[in-house]
Amino acid sequence: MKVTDTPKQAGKPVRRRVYEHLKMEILTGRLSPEERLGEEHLAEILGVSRTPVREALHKLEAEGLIQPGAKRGFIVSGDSREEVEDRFEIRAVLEGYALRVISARIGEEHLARFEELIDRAEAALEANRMDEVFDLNTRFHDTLHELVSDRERLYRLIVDMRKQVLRYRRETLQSREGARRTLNGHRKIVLALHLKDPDLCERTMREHIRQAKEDALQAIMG
Amino acid sequence: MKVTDTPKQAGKPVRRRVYEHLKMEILTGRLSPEERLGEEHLAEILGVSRTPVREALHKLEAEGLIQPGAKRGFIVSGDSREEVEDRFEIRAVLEGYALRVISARIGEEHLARFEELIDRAEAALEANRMDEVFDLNTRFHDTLHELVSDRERLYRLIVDMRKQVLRYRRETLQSREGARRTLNGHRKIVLALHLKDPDLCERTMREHIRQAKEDALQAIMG
DNA sequence: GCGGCCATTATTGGATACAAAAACACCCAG
DNA sequence: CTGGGTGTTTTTGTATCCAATAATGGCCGC
Repeated sequence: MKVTDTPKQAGKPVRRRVYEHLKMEILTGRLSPEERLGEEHLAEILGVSRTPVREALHKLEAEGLIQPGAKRGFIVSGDSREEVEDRFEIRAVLEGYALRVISARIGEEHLARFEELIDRAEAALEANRMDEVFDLNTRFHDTLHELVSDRERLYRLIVDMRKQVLRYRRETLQSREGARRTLNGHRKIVLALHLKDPDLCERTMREHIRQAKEDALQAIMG
Repeated sequence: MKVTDTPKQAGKPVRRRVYEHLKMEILTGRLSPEERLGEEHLAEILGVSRTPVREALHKLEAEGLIQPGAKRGFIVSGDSREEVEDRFEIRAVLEGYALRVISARIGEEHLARFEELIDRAEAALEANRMDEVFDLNTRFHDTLHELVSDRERLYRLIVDMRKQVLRYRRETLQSREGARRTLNGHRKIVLALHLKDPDLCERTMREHIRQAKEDALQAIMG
C-alpha cells in the first residue's frame, strides 16, 4: 500500500503524493466520515514518515475536506444534507457570476466549441455510454471556466468547490434522467451566452447548478 | 522579535502564533511582495524551529496570501489592480448572496441592532473619530455575517475574503467621503432587509462592495 | 455500583538531524 | 568575453527524537 508503489508518481515530493492519495480516497468516498485519521497510522500505511502526512492533513484541512475530530486527529468532513447544500449553493453563486463575466468576453468560436461538446454528450447519452457523458459534461464546465482563469482567485475557488462535490455528481449522472436534465441545462447556458445577456447568464447557471444539487440530494439521501 | 514575546499569545500552539503573526504582517503591508520568505530565516527571526514556520507558510499559501517565489521560498502575493479587483468582486458576489439568505431569516430585533450600529458610526463620523467609524463598520459586517455562520463554508469564505482586503479598507475609511459613502451603503442594506426583497438585497450588497472596491482602488493606485 | 480523580498511554506538536535538490559561483574551454 | 559544466553553498524535504497534551482506564471513596 506504500504510496510510492504507483510508478507514475515517482519523483514527485512525498508530501504531494500523500496529499493527492488521501484526497482521492476522500473524494471517491473510499474514506468515510467515520474513520479517524491518525498521523502515525497513516504514515505507517503509506510507508512514509509522519512529517509529510502532517503537511498533507493540514492542507486538506485548509481546503475543508477534513476537520479536527472530536477526540484527536482528523475526520473526513461529513456529507450532511446541509453540508452538501452549502457547497452546491456556493458553486451556484460563484459559477453564476463567472458566467456573467464570461458572457462579456466570449466569442463565436468558443460558443461553437461548447455546442459541439453538448452534441457529443447527447450522442453518448443515446448510445448509453454514461461514462463518456460524465466526461463530456465535466469538460464542458472545465472549458467554460478556463475562460476566467485569469481571475486567479475566482478560478481557484470554483475549481476547488467543484472538486468537493465531484463525488456526488458521478452517481447522479449515471441515471438517464439526471444526465438529460444536465444536458438541457448546458443548452440553456449556451443559449444565454449567445444572447449575451449577463443577468440571464447568471440566473441560468445558478438554476443549472441548483438542479444538480437537487439531483445529488436525491441520489445521496432518499 | 520572538513571537512568544507578546504575553497575550502565551499558551497557544506555536504554529498558530507564527501563522497569525505572519498574516498580520502581510495584511498590514509590513511585509511587501518583494521580500523572500525563507523558512530558516523566519524561524530564526521568530525564535522557533522551522517546523511550525513551514506549516504556517503552507497555510498562508493555501489561502492565497503568499505564493511560491521565482527562486525558492515564498513571496507575498501582489496587489496588482487585477488582484485587488478580483478579491473585491468575489466578496461582492459572496456577500451579496449571503444577504439574500439573511433577508429570509432576519427579524426586527436584528434590524434594530444594525440601525443602532449605523447611528453610532454616524455620530463618530461627526465627531471625527475615524478609528471608531472603522470599528463600527467592521462590526456591522461582522454582525451581519454571524447570521450565516451556520452555513459553514460560505461563512468561512466570506470571513477569509474580507480579511484579505482589510489592508485596503483602512486607508479608504480615513477619508470622510469614503466613510460617508460606506455609511450610506449600510443604510441602503438595512432598508433592503426591511423590505425583505431578496433580489434587492443581493443587488444592494453587491453595489456596496463595488463602491468599496472603487474607493480602495482610488486609495491605492492614483 | 457510580462518579470523580490520578496514573498510564496514545497521539500530536515542536525541535533537531540528515538527505536531496536547487541556486550560485567559479573555472576553464572556446 | 562568453557559455557550459562542475563543485560549493543555501534552502528545502523527510525522518527521527523528545516534549507536551489529551484520552483512557483503573482505583478509591462514597
